[in-house]
Amino acid sequence: MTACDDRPTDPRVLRSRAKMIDAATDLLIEAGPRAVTVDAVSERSGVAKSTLYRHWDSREGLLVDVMRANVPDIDPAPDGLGFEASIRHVVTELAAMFSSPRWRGILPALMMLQQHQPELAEIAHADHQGKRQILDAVLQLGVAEGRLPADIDEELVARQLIGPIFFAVLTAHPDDDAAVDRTVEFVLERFFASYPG
Amino acid sequence: MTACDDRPTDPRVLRSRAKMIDAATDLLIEAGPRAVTVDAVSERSGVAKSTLYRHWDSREGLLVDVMRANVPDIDPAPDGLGFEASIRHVVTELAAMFSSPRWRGILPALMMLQQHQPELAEIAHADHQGKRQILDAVLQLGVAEGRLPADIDEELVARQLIGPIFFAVLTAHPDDDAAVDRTVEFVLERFFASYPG
Amino acid sequence: MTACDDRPTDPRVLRSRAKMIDAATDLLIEAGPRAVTVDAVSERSGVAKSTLYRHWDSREGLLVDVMRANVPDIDPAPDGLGFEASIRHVVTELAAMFSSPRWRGILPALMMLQQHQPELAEIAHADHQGKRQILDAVLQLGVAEGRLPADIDEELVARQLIGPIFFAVLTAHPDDDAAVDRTVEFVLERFFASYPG
Amino acid sequence: MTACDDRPTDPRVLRSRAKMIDAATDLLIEAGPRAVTVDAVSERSGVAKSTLYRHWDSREGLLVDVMRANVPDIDPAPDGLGFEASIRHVVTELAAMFSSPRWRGILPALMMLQQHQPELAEIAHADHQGKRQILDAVLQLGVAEGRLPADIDEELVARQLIGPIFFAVLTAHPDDDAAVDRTVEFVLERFFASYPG
DNA sequence: AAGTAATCGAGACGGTACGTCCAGTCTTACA
DNA sequence: TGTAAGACTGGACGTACCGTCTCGATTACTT
Repeated sequence: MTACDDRPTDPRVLRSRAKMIDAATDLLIEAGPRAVTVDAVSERSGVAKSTLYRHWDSREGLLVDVMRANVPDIDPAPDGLGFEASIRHVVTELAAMFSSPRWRGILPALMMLQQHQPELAEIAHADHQGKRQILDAVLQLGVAEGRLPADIDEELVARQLIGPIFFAVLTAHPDDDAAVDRTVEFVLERFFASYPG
Repeated sequence: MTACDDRPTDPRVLRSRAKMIDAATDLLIEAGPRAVTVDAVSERSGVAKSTLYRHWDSREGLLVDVMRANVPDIDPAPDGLGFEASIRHVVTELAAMFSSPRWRGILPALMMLQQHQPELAEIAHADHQGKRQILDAVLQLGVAEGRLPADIDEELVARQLIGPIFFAVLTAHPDDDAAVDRTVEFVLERFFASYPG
Repeated sequence: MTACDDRPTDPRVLRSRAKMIDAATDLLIEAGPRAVTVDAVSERSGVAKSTLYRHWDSREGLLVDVMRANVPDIDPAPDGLGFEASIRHVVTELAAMFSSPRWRGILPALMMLQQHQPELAEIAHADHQGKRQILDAVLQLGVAEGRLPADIDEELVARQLIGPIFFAVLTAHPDDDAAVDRTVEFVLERFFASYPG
Repeated sequence: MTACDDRPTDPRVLRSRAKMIDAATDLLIEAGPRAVTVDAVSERSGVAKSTLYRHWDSREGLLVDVMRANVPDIDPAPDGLGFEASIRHVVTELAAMFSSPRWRGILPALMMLQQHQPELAEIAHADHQGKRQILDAVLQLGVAEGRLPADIDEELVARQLIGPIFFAVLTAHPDDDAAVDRTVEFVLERFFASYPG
C-alpha cells in the first residue's frame, strides 16, 4: 500500500509530451485528423518518433490525449446573479466555447471518432457531464426562484438550450459570424417565453 | 436535340460504380471513414483498384459520392393535415432520419470531414436546404393558420426544432433508445407552449 | 493442294500492321524496348489496342516482328571482283550494317532478349546464317584463288573477321566515330598478314 | 582526423543490401531483366519493398548495382611467364569470364541497357578498361621481348583478340559447348601467325 | 562529483495503403 | 467483318505512413 510512484515525473518526459501534444493539436486544427501523422508530429515537434511511442501506444492514443488536453472550460455563473442573468451567462459561455476556433476544429473530429473509439466517447461524455453540472445548478436556481417547475427534466432542458447552438455552429454558413449570437438570443427568448415567470 | 450527352451510360460503368459505392458505404458504417480504404473497397466490391481510380480521382472523391448517395430523404407533410399535425410529422421524420443506423454512421463523418473538404460542405449544405424547404412550408402553413406570427425567422425556428434532436443523437447514451423520442416530444411541447395559438 | 486462302489480305489489315510496326520501331530505337508499350504503340500509330491484339498475341510477338522487319540486308560481293576486293567489300558492308543507327538501336535488344525468347534467338540465328552465306562464298573464292587453305574453318574465320567489328560497335566510345573504320582496316590487314598469299 | 564518415556502416544496411542484390541477381540470370521486379526482389529476399527504396531510388538503380556487383575479375598473367604463355593466359581468362553462366546471363542485359542508361554505360566502360589494363601489360611484355612491333595499337589488338570470343559467346549455338574454346585456339594461332616472332 | 539509470534522437526495418501505369481481355458502336 | 474507342481485371511501380526495433548520446537522479 506504499505509494509506489511518488517521485515527480522526469522533466524531460513532461517537456517532450507537451511539445508533441502541441504539435498534434496544431496539425489537427489546421488540417483535420488525417493530418495528425506520427511522422508529422515527430518532425513538427522535434521529438523522435520512438519517443512518441514511449508515451503512447498508438497514433490513436495520442489523439485521445490531444482531445483531452483541449476540452475547454466554461465559467460557472457567479453567485448571487439571479436565475435569468445566470442562465444567460451559462448559455453565452457555452456558445462562446462552441464557437472558439480551437474547439470548432476539434469538436467535429471528436463527434466522429467517438463512434468507433470508446475512449473518445468517454471524453466526450465527461465533458458533457461537466457542462451539464454547471447548467443544472442554474436550473435548480430557477426552480428555487419559482421560475421553473420543480419536476423539470434537466436533460431535456439542456438539449433545448444547447442543441440549437450546437447545430448552428456545425451548419451555419461560415461567413455568417453572427449566426450563433442570433441563435443564443432566440433560444433564450423562446425559453423565457415558454416558461413565463 | 435536347441534352447533349443522351447516350445511356455504359452499363458496365453503372454496375462497377454501384458495387463500389455499396462496398464503401458498408465499410464506412461498420468501421468509420478510416476503414474506407481503396484496397478494401476494391477487394470487397470485386472491382479492380484501377477501375476505382477511373471513376474517382482519389479516395476522398469516392467518399464524397458515398456521402451523397446516402443522404436520406424525408416525407413532406401530406396536404390538408393542419399545422400542428404537420409540424409533428416533419419533426418526427427528421428525428427518424437522424436516428437511422445508416445516417448515424455517416452524419458524424460528414460533419467532421466538411471542415476540410468544401465538396462535402456543399453536400451537407444542400441536404440542409432540402430539409429546410419542407420545414419552411409547414411553418408558412402555421402563419397562414394564424398559429405563428407572420414575421417568424424560419432559420432560427428550424434550429430550435432540429437542434435538440440533432444534439441528442450525437450525445445521448447509446443504450438510451428512447432519448430521441423523448426529445421530440419535449421539443414539440415547448414549441407549442412558446407559441400559444 | 487447293489454295485455301488465296484471297488477297484485306488492305486494312496490311495498313494497320505497317503502321504499328513503324510506330513500334521508332519507339524501340528512340527509347529502348521498355518504351515499346502496347498503349504507346496504339496511340502513336493511331491503331486501336484491340486491333494490335488481333495481329499479335502479345507485346512480345509484336517485338519479334519489329526485329524481323528491321534486320538489314547486305550486298553480296559482285561477281568477278577477285578475293581481296570481295572480302573487303563484304566486311565493309557488315561494318556499315552494325554501325547503322537503326540496327545499333535494335541489335543490343535482340542480343539480350534472345536469351529468354527462342523466337528471337531464331531470328538472330537466321540473320547470322544469311550473312555467313555471303561471307562463305567469298571465302570459297579465296580457296579457289589459292589465297586460303582448302581446309579453312569458315565459322572460325567469320568470327575472326566479324567479331572485332561487332565488339567495337558495342564497346567503342560513342564519340569515336572512326573506331569501326579503323577496326575494319586493321582486321583486314591482319587477316591478309596471317594468310599471306 | 582522417576520413569524415569512418563509422562502420550499419550492419543491418549491409545485410539487407546483400540479400536484395543476391535475390535480384538470381532473378536476372534466371529470367532476364524484365523479371527483376521490385515486388519479386522484395518477396524473394524477404526484405520489405520500402527498404529497397531506402537503398535505391528506382528499380533501375538496383539493376545498376546488380550489374556492378557481378562484374567478374580476371587473374592478371603471373610474373615471369613469358609473352606467349602470358597472352594465352589472359585470353583464356577472358574467354572463361565471358562463358561463365553468371556473366553470360548479365552481359547481354548490360550491353542492351547501356544504350539508354549512362550509369550502366559507365560500368561497362570501367569494366572494359580494367580488362584492357591487364591485356595491355602483356602486350607491352611482347614489345619488350621483341615479339611485337613497338608501335602496336593496343586498342585494335585488344579488339582483335577479344572480339571473336565475345562474338562467339553471343552467337554460337547453345549446344556447342566447345565453340568458345575453339575460338580461343584459333584466335591465338592466327595472332601468332600474323606476328611471327 | 562521479556513476548509474532513465530518457532521448536518429533512423533502419517490415508492412499496409495510396495513386499511377501498363498488359491483356472484352464490349459497344461505327464503317 | 474489321476497326476505334475505351472499360475492365490484374499486377508492378514508387511514395507515405505506421509501429517496432536497435544504437549511441544526453540528461537527470543517486551515492
